[in-house]
Amino acid sequence: MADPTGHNGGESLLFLTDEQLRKGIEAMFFAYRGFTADPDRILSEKSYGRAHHRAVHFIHRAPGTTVNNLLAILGVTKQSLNRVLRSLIEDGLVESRVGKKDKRERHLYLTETGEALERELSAAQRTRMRAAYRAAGPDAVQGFRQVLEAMMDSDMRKHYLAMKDKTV
Amino acid sequence: MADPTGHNGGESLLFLTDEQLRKGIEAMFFAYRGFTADPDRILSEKSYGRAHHRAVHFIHRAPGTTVNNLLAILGVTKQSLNRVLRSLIEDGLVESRVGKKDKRERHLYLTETGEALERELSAAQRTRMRAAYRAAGPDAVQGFRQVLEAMMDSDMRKHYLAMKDKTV
DNA sequence: TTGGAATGTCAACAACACTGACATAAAGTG
DNA sequence: CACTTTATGTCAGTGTTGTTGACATTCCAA
Repeated sequence: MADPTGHNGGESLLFLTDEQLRKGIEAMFFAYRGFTADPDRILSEKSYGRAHHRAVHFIHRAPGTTVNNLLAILGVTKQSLNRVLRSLIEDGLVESRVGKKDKRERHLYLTETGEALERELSAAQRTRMRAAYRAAGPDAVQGFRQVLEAMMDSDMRKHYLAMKDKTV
Repeated sequence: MADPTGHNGGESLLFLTDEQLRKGIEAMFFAYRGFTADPDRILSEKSYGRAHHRAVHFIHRAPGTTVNNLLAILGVTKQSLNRVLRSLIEDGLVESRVGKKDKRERHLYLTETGEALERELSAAQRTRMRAAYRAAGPDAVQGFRQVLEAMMDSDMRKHYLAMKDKTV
């Protein structure tokens, strides 16, 4: 029994055994592997990695974002991000424009080539996500998103919500 | 519109826009960061990494598992796993016993020290998972698990289901 | 006895993260 | 204007985790 005291934290409907929680942990582990498998295959052919994918994804989502903003979203050091951005810029997938108001800032945009890669990666990942959603059913989708959102650190949740459902 | 053909794959209740799917992708990204944050902090103090955590976790879940079985679950090369196991064995967290039937096989067990680390890591992760479950509510939990399970590669799903809810 | 499976080890390498230090340019502040 | 801070970039070094390839040992099984 997970909670020998018999208390359940005030949520009277939830009895969470350690075993159930561990299964959730393992589900996250195995699912994340599947989640990254398709993009990883595409990226390895182009000698890119997950770090490139993340940069391309968020530049696509927030065109014109600054380096600092991207740094906050990705949660890595500037040296780490810079290595990735340099190769993407050299290869003509990302364009870096000096800011108009503040000339210290660099605003990042995907080129047409960059957008093409983003579509390819995103299409693979969306296909899997769509299949998972359909297999699980409509009610499951909302629960999935709710639990994931609650699992985030609050800083990350801000970034997540900030770009939430722009087109809806 | 996500699907200009108007088809929806036979699940008449699901209209999945690209935007909704992308939000799901981002939710996975941000949530996984939160999911690993607590163990990562504990591990870095002990100069271990996620690879050690994974090994410890699955040895705890399946005591006596062979190296080959662990290899299949973790999906890494034996050289990579061996490096991790060697340090865990040297540090007295894992015990490797020669198989009785097949003496080529090594059966892996956590020592009391190993179990203690597992409890510490697992407790941190379960606390976050429990909080997320409670914040999202009981209905959400089932949906969460269903979507994650559907997102796995079939090989991984086998491993996942094989150790499913042993105590339930 | 020979073949193959399971395991372990060595070497080399790459991706991706980190720290620390330093440089440059531009903006803000006194 | 002098000074500080901010944003960015770069160089060097290090660590973890993953990869390939090669090779040795042990041992089951045909």
